[in-house]
Amino acid sequence: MITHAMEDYLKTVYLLQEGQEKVSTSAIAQQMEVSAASVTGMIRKLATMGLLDYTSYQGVELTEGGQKIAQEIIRHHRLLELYLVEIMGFTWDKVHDEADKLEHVISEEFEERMSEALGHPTTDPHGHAIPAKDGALQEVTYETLTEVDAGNSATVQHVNDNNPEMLRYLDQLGILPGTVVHVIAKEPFNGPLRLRIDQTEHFVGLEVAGNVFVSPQTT
Amino acid sequence: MITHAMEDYLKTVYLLQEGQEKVSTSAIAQQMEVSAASVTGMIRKLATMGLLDYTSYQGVELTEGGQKIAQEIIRHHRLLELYLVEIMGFTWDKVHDEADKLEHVISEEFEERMSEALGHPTTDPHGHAIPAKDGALQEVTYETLTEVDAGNSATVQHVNDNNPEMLRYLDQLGILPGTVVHVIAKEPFNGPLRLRIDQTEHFVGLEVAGNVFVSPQTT
DNA sequence: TTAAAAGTTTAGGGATGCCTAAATCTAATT
DNA sequence: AATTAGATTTAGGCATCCCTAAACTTTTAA
Repeated sequence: MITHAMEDYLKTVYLLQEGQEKVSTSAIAQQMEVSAASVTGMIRKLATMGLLDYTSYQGVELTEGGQKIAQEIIRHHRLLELYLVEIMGFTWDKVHDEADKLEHVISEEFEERMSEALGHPTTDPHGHAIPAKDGALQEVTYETLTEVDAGNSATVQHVNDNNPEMLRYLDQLGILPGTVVHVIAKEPFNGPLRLRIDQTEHFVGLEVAGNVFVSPQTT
Repeated sequence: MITHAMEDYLKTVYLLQEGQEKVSTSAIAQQMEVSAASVTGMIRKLATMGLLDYTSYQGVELTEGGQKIAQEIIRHHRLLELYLVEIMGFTWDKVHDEADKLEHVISEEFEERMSEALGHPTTDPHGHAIPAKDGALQEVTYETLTEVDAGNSATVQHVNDNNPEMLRYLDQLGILPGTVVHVIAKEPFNGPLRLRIDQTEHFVGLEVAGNVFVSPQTT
């Protein structure tokens, strides 16, 4: 039997795995806010079940089976987020926590009916790709707003979804997936970014900017 | 902390409590398909938490606090059932299991938005009353179809929601909350009931009839 | 190359929620 | 009143999922 906790681990490994192949114990522990010892224990169990490959001290890598489960959960999560916003009228800062609970519990039929109601969407409210049923998730790795040089513009692709307060702040600034942001200047000594968004100027700190992923705007 | 299992126990006690005050360990065990020993263990914990009153060998009775939690869960369950049918297009035989999982997981906001989307309804698809937010659930105890005398008619008030196959059968017969059923005759030796529903005659066994709750039709 | 720092695993333990088997209590029958 | 059947509780155990502290391995840097 696959438990909710196992699903959470697989999801986390899957998302951390993007870009690199091996994921370290401590990276998982940090992401999940759990001790490294707990991670080791769970990893060993998942390895026994054939859901990931694991060599002591070397990190883990999902097997095909493990990936499939992770994709399923991520699909649930992102469909839920969008459903909550579009159909039920939630604000985007509240949907992450709700989806985190529901993702483990909904049936395939629930998933399917959400997808239908939403017209089989491909991105969630924060700009993350929704994996197709049994389809891999190929999320391009975008740069963050902190990496955009002064004087350049960029299009927001996605924002991190796990901090409600930050999401409310971003919403207020108008930083949403699709928004074009112009970086006027970067203050020195890790100072704030000076941005122009929709004719208005804003000063935004690095912590926030580091959670906004963009692609270069070439206009 | 209140766990999902605790919520399930409170819900079960609440529903068994209708009509009588004290609920026995074995009744709970049977209803939940769990050993009586497990029930004792959980009951003691719930009693310590002040959610029910319990005397050894004498059965249990919910406290106000316990009732409140039970009502909340039942409200979740029934709103979910109706939402799944009305908004998401589920058939009524599938919603019980889905709601059983979701009821423990949804937020107050989710509950509220469902209620709004449904126009603050008062009964679920099977005819059960939906408790108001912080309002007690006063379900009248109706008689079952087996108790209706031959020659009389009755209006279906609610049907048991936990057997998908039976629900599909009832749907096929047209036995839904609100339907008027005429009992033409009762075959002897616990034989089937001969019913007229919407101009058509049907023979229905006692097991099914015992799960259909009705009020007398006086026309 | 060796010592310190960082990362990882092992050992031991706690809470939850279930189980079976055995002991105990209550209630019904004779 | 005693026996017995049924209901209930206690005792002991198992799986899950988390923890801290200590031991161990790997990496980094002097």
